[in-house]
Amino acid sequence: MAAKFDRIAADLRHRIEASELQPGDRLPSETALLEEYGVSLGTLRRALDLLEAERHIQRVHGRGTFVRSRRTRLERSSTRYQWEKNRVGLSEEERLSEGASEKDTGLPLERFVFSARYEEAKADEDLADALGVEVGTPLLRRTYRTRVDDESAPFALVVSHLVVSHIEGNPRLMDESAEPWPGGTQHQLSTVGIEVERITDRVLARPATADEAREFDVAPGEALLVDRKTTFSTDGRVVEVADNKWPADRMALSFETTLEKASR
Amino acid sequence: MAAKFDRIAADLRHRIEASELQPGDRLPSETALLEEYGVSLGTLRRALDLLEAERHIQRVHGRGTFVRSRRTRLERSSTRYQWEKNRVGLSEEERLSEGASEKDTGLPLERFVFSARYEEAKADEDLADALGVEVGTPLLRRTYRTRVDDESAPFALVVSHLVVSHIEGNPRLMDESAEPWPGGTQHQLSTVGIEVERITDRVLARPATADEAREFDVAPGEALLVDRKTTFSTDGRVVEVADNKWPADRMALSFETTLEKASR
DNA sequence: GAGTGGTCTAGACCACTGT
DNA sequence: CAGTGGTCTAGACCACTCC
Repeated sequence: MAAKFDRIAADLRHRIEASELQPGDRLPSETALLEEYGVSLGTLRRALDLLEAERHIQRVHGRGTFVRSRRTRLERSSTRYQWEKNRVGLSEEERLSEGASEKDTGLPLERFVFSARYEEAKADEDLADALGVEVGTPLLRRTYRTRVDDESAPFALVVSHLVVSHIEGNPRLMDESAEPWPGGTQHQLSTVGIEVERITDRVLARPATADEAREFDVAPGEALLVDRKTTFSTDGRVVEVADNKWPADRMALSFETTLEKASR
Repeated sequence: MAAKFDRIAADLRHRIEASELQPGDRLPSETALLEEYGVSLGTLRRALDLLEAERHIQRVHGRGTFVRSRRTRLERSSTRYQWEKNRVGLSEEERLSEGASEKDTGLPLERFVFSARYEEAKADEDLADALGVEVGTPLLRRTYRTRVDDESAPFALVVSHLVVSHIEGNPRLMDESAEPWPGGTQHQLSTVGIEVERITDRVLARPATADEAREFDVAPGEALLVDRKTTFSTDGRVVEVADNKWPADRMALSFETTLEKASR
């Protein structure tokens, strides 16, 4: 025997999934639902709590409870890495003609707004380990925020770290006003003689901290998808560590692995 | 002014994080906590709901509320694919000597309990599209559950689909009692002349549905990490589509991309 | 001010676990 | 059986939004 709140949640969930209630629609008020289901407030609210955790509904204090629209999920594939590398030798004109994000699908490029902030930093223990340098090594920290034009909260937050000693051959690389750099980080690295050979991505999902929940405008505890991308040069150094974060419902990551003939 | 349930949750959270309450310890009973905090049952339970969603505590009906031990996250890398391929030519003895899961880190292999179920199925629209076959094509559906020995809920759930016409050359492949098959799916496919050339993984995180929350014993709405793994043979056919699911806090996936020289 | 969702209370009764 | 957590009620009062 299922609990009452479970049956109420299942009923409303069904009405949403059957499109009887459309995204953006307001649900009947709690008062009306109390009447309809003949339960007490605590029970009804518990059913709504469930649906809210499942992202089916969004409650707005004073205005009402609304069916959440499914946000489009951006698709990004690891094949963009080779694509980006192939463009390293192109002229600035050619690199400008097509941005890397067009390799992604889900939303048109024009709908994104980028911003970048550069600052100097010193390697903490985590970054020193990831970059293979000593704690305290001077780094360039680049923070990128991407948002969709009609939203205020960021869509993606990327914090990238480069080792200053790797890139000081080209002072333009330390200048945030040069962003967005046509051709991206692989081209930037090529200007100081670094060729990228290998990239690893470590992907996981975890609940947003209180700060992150505020920044991304998601519920506290809601999941973020995070990806630490580590870039290796042909001479085996780690040349970039980039931490990527998205609200989990906004991103899908694809990776392609090509296998060689079996060997022992 | 924070809500009462928030302050109670914060207080208990602090007592747990300060190790005043250790993993495995029983919290004071609800009756005792009602006394201690001087609130009503609904308020207290709401605080406990929060802590349960954050996985700090686990409530067991009739026994008590316990501090949860932090679960280890399993690490899995895409390098296991090539490793598995390299073992296809080995003898059964050699393949038996080391299981694929030993390529993972985080928990010792002996602590895992596997179970497999085979059944016949027909391709629905989604699977037909993923496998590149007609809707209704006969498939073999293999469902794998993995759990940790001292837990009752599964750690991982994998639903794999193979095309029956690809594998009917070896009737043993349709027999679930042959599981666990030493050498894994790549070896199984090799027995019908299929060599794997390329694997794609599409990774995303989403809230668990009500059914999944029950199955994995996680709070409703808690995040799952899901990975659709698509396997291509050397002759370009899709030979397996495997849907992998884990509670998000239990898995981290790594992928390695090696780049070739730039080309246009 | 009317209507919405958010918090809280005091209590009843049920379901499960261990002795 | 006593003790635990799980569900539900009927109501009060508060906070926010929009007219």
